[in-house]
Amino acid sequence: MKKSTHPTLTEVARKAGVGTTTVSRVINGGERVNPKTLARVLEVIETLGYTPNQAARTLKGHRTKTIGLVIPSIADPFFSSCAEAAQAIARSNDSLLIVTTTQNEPGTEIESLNVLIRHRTDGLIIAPANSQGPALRDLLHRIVIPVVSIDRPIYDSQIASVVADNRVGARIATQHLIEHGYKRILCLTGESTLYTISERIEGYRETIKAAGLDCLMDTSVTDYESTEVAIRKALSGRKPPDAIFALKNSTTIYAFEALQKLNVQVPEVVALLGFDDFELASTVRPSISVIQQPVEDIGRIAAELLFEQLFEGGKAAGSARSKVAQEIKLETHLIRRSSCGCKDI
Amino acid sequence: MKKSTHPTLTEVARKAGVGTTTVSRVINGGERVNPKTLARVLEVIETLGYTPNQAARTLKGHRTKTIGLVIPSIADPFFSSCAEAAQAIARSNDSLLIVTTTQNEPGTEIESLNVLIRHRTDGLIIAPANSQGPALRDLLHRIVIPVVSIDRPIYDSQIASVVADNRVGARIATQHLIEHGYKRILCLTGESTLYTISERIEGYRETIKAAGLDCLMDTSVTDYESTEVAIRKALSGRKPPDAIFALKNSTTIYAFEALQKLNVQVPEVVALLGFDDFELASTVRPSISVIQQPVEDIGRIAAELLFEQLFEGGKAAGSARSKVAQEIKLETHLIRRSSCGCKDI
DNA sequence: GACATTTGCGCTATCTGTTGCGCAAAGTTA
DNA sequence: TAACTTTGCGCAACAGATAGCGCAAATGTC
Repeated sequence: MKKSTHPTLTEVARKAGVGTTTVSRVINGGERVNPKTLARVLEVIETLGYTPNQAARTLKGHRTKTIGLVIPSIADPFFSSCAEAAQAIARSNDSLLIVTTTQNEPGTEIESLNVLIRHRTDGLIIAPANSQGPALRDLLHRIVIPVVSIDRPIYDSQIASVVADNRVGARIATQHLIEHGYKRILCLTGESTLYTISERIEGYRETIKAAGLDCLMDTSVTDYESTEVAIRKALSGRKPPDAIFALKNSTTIYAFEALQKLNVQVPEVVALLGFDDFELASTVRPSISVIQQPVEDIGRIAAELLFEQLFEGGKAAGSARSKVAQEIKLETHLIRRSSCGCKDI
Repeated sequence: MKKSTHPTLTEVARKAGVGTTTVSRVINGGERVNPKTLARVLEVIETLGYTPNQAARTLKGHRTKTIGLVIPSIADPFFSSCAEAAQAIARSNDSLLIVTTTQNEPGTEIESLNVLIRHRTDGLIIAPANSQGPALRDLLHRIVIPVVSIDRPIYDSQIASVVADNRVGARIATQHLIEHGYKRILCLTGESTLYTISERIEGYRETIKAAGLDCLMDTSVTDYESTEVAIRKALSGRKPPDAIFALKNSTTIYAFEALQKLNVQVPEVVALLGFDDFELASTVRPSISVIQQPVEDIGRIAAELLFEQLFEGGKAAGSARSKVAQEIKLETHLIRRSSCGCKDI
């Protein structure tokens, strides 16, 4: 009875009547091998269905040909799009993508990283969990492989990051509403402690101040109910807002729902503009204007950056990580639909 | 100058003044090791930041502790949810999930599988690309590791599959519309050659026939334009439909958009019911009723099944794959919202 | 106190490819 | 024809962790 395992290089060598070295050469390009021998070996490989064992290759000092992606959730469209793009780049570099999720819990994040390190991934892309503890920095500090962060930078680290320019995005959004003539723009923030959100708040604030208007912010919104309450309260005040700027996807949706439920005409009575695009923003009536993040670009560029560092590392071992931490900020775009007062296109 | 690589088990052993065996024992649970020695070794491990090299472990005959997931796209919410669930199960089995995409191209699918095999993943979950060629079956036939397919079965193979019960789902949907009193139910199919779609068509057909009604199907819809044309044509006919059953997500959205554009009251003039739930189905007005697939369950159960087979394989080597191919069909659920004539909840 | 058992630990082969080095045969040049 | 280069290929030493086997010391049994 034969073991039903994978055939090994040695078996191929024996069947082909050559040494293991020759088989190895055949697999790795066939240099310095007699065409006749090459053909014979290839045939044996074919009939045996031989595939080199990546573990053995790795052990011999080569790369694992895998990169790790650590994100809060795969189901989140933002991150799944990043993952898709990163996977494509990994593939074109002959590598695989290993995805782990953190559910935004620092503990799970650390654990994930440790497992990835044990597996010796060649590099890592991380979307850090919301609350950054020192454990993450300490861990990353010890790591000898390239790391790139996405969505937000890792404070106090020398780690390259690829993020959307949240501040300028919010600036563009606020400016756009102002140009439409809205004077009382309510900003629904969500958790204002997050990097992305706080950047957006800054952008909003700067622009409002520069225009000499009042900052109207509500940081209390978390779910549908709180959003409805916030909007109801704002509208029944003495000086109700004439526009709403929602700083994140879910808030935009909640606000939209609430406005519908309260029978508020959008954009006639209150305009709405959201941060981050979503599938049906163009389908609902009125269609919702948003600031769009270059999601695929984030994943793609992060992966490209990673492989760049990987190649450098190959040349000059020991300085695998670039000395200067790059922070790449990608442009966001205003998508004009009707909820901001623009005509839908 | 020290090499900036990972410390090895041997280094730990030397620093701790013990043999490699002892360190190995410490790492793997610390059985048969003197508490004192154990503490000392653990300390060295800590200070050195040692992590076992998975490649070496794998080589020694252990599992790679990875499973592969092959799907058409990560960005697709259906598959990203599956992936999320599968990843969770992988984690609880101390394994990592490697994700590759096929873009629905058989060539890419085969290529992905080959790479995964080279990496010796312990098992595979596959959502087969649309057009199944013989190459896939041949390849899977040679594979010695457990495989589970999701979303659709792999014809003529002995491979377990976990799918939604598309046929019964469509039956439930059609029956529901009939119970609402609709008599002329138009079914927009999309590519009717796909397994999932053809199953849904069957469910629709059976139910319509059983009720003695007419089958109204349009297989031509692919994008927004074709959907609008199809709906326009149907509505201007002599016997216009009073309900539309859309067999897939995008078709539902296109149909919804088209009905809005054509100023057709939903559900008063034409009702709408879709297959597969999506984020904003509950937010748009009218909210859209759908048949919901147990997406997370599909990913979860597929992964669970895989690890079950993996454990069996561990005991009785050589019969890693269960002899009887299971086809697990998971129940779908009708989500009553308003577009079908129900009152939204 | 003699003998059996348990505990603690190291030696070494092994898993599968890769690679530097060496050797022989074929081809080239003087 | 001697000396040299090129081509083709195998031997054997790795890489890092694991496990069977053996041996010594500690503990237990009568």
